[in-house]
Amino acid sequence: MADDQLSRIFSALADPTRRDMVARLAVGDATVGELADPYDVSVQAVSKHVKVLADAGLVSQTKDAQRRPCHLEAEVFDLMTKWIERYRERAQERYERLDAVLAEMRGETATQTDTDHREQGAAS
Amino acid sequence: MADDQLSRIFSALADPTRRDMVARLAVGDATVGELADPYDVSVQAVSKHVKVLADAGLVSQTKDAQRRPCHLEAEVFDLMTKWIERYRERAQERYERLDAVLAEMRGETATQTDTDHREQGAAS
DNA sequence: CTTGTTGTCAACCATTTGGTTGAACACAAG
DNA sequence: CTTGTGTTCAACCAAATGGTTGACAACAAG
Repeated sequence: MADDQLSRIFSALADPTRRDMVARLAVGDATVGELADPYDVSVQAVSKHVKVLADAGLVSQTKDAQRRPCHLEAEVFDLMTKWIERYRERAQERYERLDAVLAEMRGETATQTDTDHREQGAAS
Repeated sequence: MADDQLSRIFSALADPTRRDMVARLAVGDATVGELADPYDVSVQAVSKHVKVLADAGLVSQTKDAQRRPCHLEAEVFDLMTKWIERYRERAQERYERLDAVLAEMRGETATQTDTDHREQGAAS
């Protein structure tokens, strides 16, 4: 379903347990067992969660004997942040310009306002 | 599965089509039909996508005759950004401090380094 | 009132997801 | 070599997801 990395990242963080694990890893690296500790789910389930986070590039695993310490890859967060900022800002500036546009139009072509406005926004 | 808003937001944006629709809405409001236009899926499917975005609080719908113009709610993005920044920063500062910690330890108690470090991080 | 447009609801289907248990693999310790 | 620990793999299951089609509600226009 989610083939691109951005989708994998958002999808990975859509799960509260995985967000929780990210929060834990932000404080310090932890093995799969350590990550599983606070939850009442099986270690296998946690291992799966880690795999999802790793596939998204949010977490990397190293080898330490049998253990697989998990490390949070902070840089990947920037991918998300960039995407979010991009559209948040655009929506915001559009919203701010809406006042001016509406002042000019004064409620004419109510339905069309949206599409008209889209072209206005695209001109920025 | 995703009962809290943060989960709903991430889950909503995990779908490329929905992210696409957000990008479209960032440029300007659009009706469900207008949103459906560029895709080869049914209008019903798009209607469902809009519902998901609306449930996440990312989009609001108003009434205009039969039409349901969709508006992007930019403020909700801040919820995500805050969550992301929180852990990205924490991971980053931890990473930077790692150098100092490792310099002190010089590779002793290799396995324990992670857990030790977690307590270090928690002290901040 | 009838027709066409716009959108949602309902039922259904295939696939994915998050969980389980049991087996197996890798490695440290005895 | 045998045992115990940490992790992953495989098979399975219930629930959610994204899509479909068909029906219907709401409204504009004829």
